[in-house]
Amino acid sequence: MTRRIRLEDVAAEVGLSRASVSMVMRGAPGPSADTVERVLAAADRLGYRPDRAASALASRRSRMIGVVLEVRSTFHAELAEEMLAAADRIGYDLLLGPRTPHRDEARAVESLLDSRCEALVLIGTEAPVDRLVALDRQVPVVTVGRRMPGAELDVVRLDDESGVSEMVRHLIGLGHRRITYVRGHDVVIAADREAGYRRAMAEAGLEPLVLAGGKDADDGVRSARAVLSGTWPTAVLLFNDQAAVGFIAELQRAGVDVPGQVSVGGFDDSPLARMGAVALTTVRQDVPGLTRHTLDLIGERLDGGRSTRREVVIPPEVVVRSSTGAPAAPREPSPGR
Amino acid sequence: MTRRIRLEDVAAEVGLSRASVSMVMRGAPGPSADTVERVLAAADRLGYRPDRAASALASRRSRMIGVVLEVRSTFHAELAEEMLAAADRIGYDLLLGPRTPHRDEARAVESLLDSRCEALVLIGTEAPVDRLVALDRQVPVVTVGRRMPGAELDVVRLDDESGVSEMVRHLIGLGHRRITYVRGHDVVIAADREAGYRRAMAEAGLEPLVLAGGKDADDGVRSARAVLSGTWPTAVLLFNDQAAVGFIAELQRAGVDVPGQVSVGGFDDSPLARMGAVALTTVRQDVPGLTRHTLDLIGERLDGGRSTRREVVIPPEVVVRSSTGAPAAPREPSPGR
DNA sequence: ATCAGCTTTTAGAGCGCTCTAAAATACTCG
DNA sequence: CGAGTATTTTAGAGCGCTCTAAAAGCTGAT
Repeated sequence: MTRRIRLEDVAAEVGLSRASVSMVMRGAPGPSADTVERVLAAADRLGYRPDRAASALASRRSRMIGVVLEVRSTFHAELAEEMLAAADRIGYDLLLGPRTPHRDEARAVESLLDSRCEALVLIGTEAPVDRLVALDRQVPVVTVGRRMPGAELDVVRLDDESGVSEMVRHLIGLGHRRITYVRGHDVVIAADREAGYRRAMAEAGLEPLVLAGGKDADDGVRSARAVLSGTWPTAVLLFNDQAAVGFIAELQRAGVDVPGQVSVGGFDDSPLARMGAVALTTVRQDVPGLTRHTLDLIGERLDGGRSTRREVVIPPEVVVRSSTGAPAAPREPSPGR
Repeated sequence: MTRRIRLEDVAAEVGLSRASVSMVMRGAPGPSADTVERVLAAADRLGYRPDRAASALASRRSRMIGVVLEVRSTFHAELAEEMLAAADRIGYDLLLGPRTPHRDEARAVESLLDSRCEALVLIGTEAPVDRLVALDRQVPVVTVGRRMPGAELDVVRLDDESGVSEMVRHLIGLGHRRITYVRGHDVVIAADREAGYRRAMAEAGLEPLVLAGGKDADDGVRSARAVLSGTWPTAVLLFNDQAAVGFIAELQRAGVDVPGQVSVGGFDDSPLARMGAVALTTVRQDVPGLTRHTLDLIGERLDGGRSTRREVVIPPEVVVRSSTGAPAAPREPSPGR
């Protein structure tokens, strides 16, 4: 194992000072075209790669953005992938800080901060708002996916409420009247989605029926059992795709046809939504949009000098696939008023 | 935004030198019990957190292990989560280097190397063997999941061949005779799994039938169409769970009962396997086992001075769920010889 | 007291880079 | 040709930490 090539080695190779090579390597203005060419050639020849730790230390900038995510979630993973490319475009690198059952959000944030990330993106954070506000005083924070009621924080999120409302209207349009909503545990997002459901039901003069649920496939399975044991609704909306997939699976095991007997809707448009035998009707989260806005917000804070906080709300889009259809019971012809 | 607390600030607070504080912070022997206590208290009071970049630079050790993974894969994500905890236990931190369609493995590796990772874990690498051997000369490399024929490399993998063999025997035991295998693109793993299939079929005196396939759900869908358009086998084994899930979905859409008319087997035991209406019979990859061995290998190289290369092969385990059953056509009673 | 043999603390020289201020060089024009 | 200006290059002082070698404090035995 040979010693690493340093700036100094490149400098010696081309017969210039370390300073000149440094400028060339980071594209700083100054060096002449000829110098740039020679240095780049030499660096390439020697296989030189700058030491990030040293660079970060000297420049007091890490050019890294930390992203806290639940690495198990395909939706989070998708966002992270997209952000990776987007960050690259504005000259930053991403550092992933996975949140797991054995490593809570605070740990993840701490680790990213220890690595001197210049900004933090929190995907689907579960931390209390005041903690986030405090964190934002240390380093620019953008929270993705969750509304932050009344907090001075940068937020990029989907309009969850409208998404569910639109989904309810889609079902009503198909002729459904008995539509059940199965909520998630999460305080804020779950509340927003439920509110969207209640609003749309109220607007249509229908009776809302909300069940407790969760965000995992197992929760969906349990919800299915609960629904089957009572009076069947003709359509069920679930907090997210995971839950919806579990729900549908349990329904099918019980011999219930989807969407023939019960229509089912999800939320997120995760890859899961497309994989089952009945493709899930769901609400798409606009991943490229979320990503772009998130990195724009960071760019503005880091390099643009913005000091106020902003909230970007992205319109949702219902994606109709095969898990929803007209209800089994024929719809009464609506009497002309 | 206030200046960060440095080692020096803590030193000033307790009236000691930077050196002493440094030793206390990294648990080096030397400082007296009293000193340790006072320093820790002061560090805590001031909210001091060591700067990793500076520490890495000075000590020439980053204490970081880079992990290259496909962040979209739930299996990779699961492994990464597990490794996070395991790395923590041996005093290292993990740096994730996601491989995406827009960011190939070489890029990911380069980025991890720029961050001065001391070792690299490559999950499901697709890089050519000689490239890996070259990389291993720079930094200890452990490849996870793929056999490296004839290469001097640390490898931790499942015995893919036996896994598929066992699965085939499971199907034969159920009475299946016409069993099709749908292979993946990947050169090595696909070859191993296919070999396992062929071996088991040959041992049972059955005619092998192999189809080209792939590793994604879409590939599974295409395979299903291909299988349905020919003479139906009574059982189909697919390269992995993703493909198997797509395969089953397409079968169900075509009104084919699983496992009533066709039994289906997967590989990996990804969370996906449990989510569908028919839970997938699959081959489990022992994630804690893979993780433990991977980090053991790294530990031995980094802190134990091992210089030879090792291969750890983990025995697979067939997990029988509901996607496999006895074939529809009654089995002919096997004539006593 | 003095000294050997501990334990505990510290000075100070880096680690590989960045960046400012100043030096060196090149160019323009009267 | 030399002053003046614009362009390139460089010296050198850090960034916040680590780590070695040496200094300083302690013991207890002489």
